[in-house]
Amino acid sequence: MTSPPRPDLAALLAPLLRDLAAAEVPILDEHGLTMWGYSVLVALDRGPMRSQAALAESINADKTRIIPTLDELQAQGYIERHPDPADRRVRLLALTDSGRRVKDSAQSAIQRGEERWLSRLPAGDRAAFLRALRRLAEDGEQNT
Amino acid sequence: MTSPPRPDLAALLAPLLRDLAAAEVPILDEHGLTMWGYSVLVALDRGPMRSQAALAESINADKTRIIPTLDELQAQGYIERHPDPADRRVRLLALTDSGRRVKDSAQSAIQRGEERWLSRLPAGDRAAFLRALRRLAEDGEQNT
DNA sequence: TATTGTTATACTCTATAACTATA
DNA sequence: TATAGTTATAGAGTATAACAATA
Repeated sequence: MTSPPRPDLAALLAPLLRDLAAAEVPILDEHGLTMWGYSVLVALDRGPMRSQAALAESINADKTRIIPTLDELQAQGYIERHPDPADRRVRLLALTDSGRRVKDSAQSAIQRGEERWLSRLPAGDRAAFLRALRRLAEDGEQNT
Repeated sequence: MTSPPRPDLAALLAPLLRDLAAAEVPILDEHGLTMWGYSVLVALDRGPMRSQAALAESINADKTRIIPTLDELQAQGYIERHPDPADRRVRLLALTDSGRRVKDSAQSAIQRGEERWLSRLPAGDRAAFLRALRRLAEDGEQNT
């Protein structure tokens, strides 16, 4: 009896994440956003940030690779980027009203799709699934 | 009230998958396997396959990018790769006993780590989480 | 002519390292 | 000199396209 009782978790999760990400692409396209751009808007929606490096770290990105994203979001009028008067090396980052609107719109559409996706689960399992995801995600943050 | 009731599912899943994959790396290293190599062994453990293209598709890989992986696994003695006598364009792929042993060993170590990871969940949520993952993964296959 | 596997090429994404400006 | 941000370069990973063998 060499066959495993269950598949590896990573093997289960990878296609799910791939499908979820693929479902987001057309929605983000409609809103004129890239995946990194959307990630930035969601992060800034939790509150303004005091440096680009901190923002990059919060979304698991390299600080150099979000720069073109920030340039674009700023040109679109979705974020503000000002040198900190107290230390002009640092950029203060914040969402604009327009940025919050486009983020809310995209996120609503994305989560509507996710709700359909989750609706395949029985109600009890669905709640437990979300609870488990949040719990495991919390623990992950502590390791970092 | 613009703030969402929950984070996006993809944003929850991505770091979890990243952590799970990172935890596999040292285990696979100890076994002299790459992530693609391990994926191939797991796929072939479900049964032999009649072509490399079919194998690639079953693990969401490009048919060209598993070729170096197959070369290496064959050199390690973990798989057999024979032209099909009925159509010599096609390669018949199968696990060797040695390949099954190394796959079982790596998989046991990986799943032991996953069990620890899952142990942070209450027993009920844990069972529901696994049930939900399997269910969602099944549905995903149908779309393809 | 069509298909499997293979090789070669090009492209995308990401990280590393060098540079500018502030401190 | 040290740090935030930026730009330029290089590297890894992947896909696309051309090729060889077989049908």
